[in-house]
Amino acid sequence: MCGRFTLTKDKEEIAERFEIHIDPAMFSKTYNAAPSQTLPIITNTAPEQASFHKWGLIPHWAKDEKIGNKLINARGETIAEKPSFRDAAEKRRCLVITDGFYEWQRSGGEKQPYRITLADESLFTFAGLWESWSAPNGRDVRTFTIITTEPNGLMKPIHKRMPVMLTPENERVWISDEPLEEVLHLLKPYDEKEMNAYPVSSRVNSPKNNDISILNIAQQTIF
DNA sequence: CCAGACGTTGTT
DNA sequence: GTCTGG
DNA sequence: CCAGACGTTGTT
DNA sequence: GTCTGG
Repeated sequence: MCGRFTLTKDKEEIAERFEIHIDPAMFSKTYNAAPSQTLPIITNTAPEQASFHKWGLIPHWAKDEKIGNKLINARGETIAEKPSFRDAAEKRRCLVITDGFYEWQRSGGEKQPYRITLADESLFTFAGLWESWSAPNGRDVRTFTIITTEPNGLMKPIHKRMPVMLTPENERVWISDEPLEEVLHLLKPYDEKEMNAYPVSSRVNSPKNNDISILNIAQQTIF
């Protein structure tokens, strides 16, 4: 799955790479983006700018916003059927801007966090879905979720799932007006030859730790 | 008909 | 909102 | 995802 | 154990 990621590039570089406008008052780089935070995405309805949504999807029909705590990921295999995701999958797709994500490898009681990036550590996007939920107080809460798929060869030793990563050629297709059926084929594991993974400090475990030192290579136990 | 769920991951 | 279970 | 809380009353 | 907050 994907429950934490990074966005460490300057907003100028992000704006240029995705050809979007970024509100400088809203943007800040992060080494530890976590669920519930408001983060930059590119939606199908406003693809020329960064939109800032809360991580954790609240379906439009929800009575209780707490459901968003659970919907931080959506299985790509079932988004067309699940009541929580199918409307968004058809009409409200998005790109989540990132330059790496964390996964925790479990062996016994131990867990070791890894950071996974493109081989050149460049910017890329996760395939996502977004929603706008009307809170009881009348305000709209805009949210998103990250789609997952089975792991590729790089990820398999680390985790059973991985986020769907899009190539630059595919990212605008994902948020096009095509019917869901026409873009579902994009929800597959990324080419592992284009990726890299390395262990990082367990300081990343606490979402309040958000500085470059969490990227330090962890001591690895070699058996 | 109404009430209640609607999700993922990991672990047992 | 829509579906399932009772 | 992980970390941290998980409670009430009364007083300051 | 389960929920909330980041």
